[in-house]
Amino acid sequence: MSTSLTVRGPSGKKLRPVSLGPYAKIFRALGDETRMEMIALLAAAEGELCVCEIEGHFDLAQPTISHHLRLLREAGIVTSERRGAWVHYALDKDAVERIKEFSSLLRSRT
Amino acid sequence: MSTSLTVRGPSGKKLRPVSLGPYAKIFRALGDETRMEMIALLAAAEGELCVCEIEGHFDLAQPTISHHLRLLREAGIVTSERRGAWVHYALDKDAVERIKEFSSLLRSRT
DNA sequence: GTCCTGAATCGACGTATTTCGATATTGACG
DNA sequence: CGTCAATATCGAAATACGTCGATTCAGGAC
Repeated sequence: MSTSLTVRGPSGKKLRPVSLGPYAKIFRALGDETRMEMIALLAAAEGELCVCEIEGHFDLAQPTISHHLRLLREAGIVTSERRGAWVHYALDKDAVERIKEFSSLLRSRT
Repeated sequence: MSTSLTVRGPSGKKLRPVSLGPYAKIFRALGDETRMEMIALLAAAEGELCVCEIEGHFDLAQPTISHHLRLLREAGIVTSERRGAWVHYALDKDAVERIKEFSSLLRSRT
């Protein structure tokens, strides 16, 4: 499976094939209600939140919260930074760009 | 869990909260390598493909292909149309818009 | 050093997902 | 009608995922 998509320039010439595979990892991380709400929280915060603040919004055990945050981090959707005893999470701006990039790749050919 | 995100207008006034929950369903469907390649195929085709054409690109059994196409259809990412014995699948343009809309919702606050 | 708090990891359990072979459905063609 | 070809559905097996309690790790206060 190549999971690729040939991109053409304005002239119609073939450029290079773009792999869509890496996007699947991003979208799988987004495809969970809990993680989607974490995204919403971080977006609404317009900045960063520590784990304890995020945890307060869910009826889930602390290890579960930590697990979801790890998946989001490994998918490159959020960043984490330890400051003292607290770890702060924030949306990764590049991830938002990658999602937009994905939709543009699809849209350019429909 | 509300999975929502308050949207503000240019004035900074609160508008209405936007639910991000429905997006999770779309992204879960996209979060699979096989389905992502199906998307790439349909996008590269710049139109529609019948199941048999899609099937030819994978080393998967026909019921498996049918299963993945159903998930994509139920998520609103592709449309299907029966013409005679064949069923043709195509990208749903609205889905591409929804993905772009999602990234815009996040981007507006980072 | 000890204690406490915030967060991550581990191990296990139940559920969901992916995959398949077998079967059923749908439509075209004699 | 019967038959064949293209898809869909069903049922089961293997794997992946979400969740938890218990434990461990990291840092600050004492």
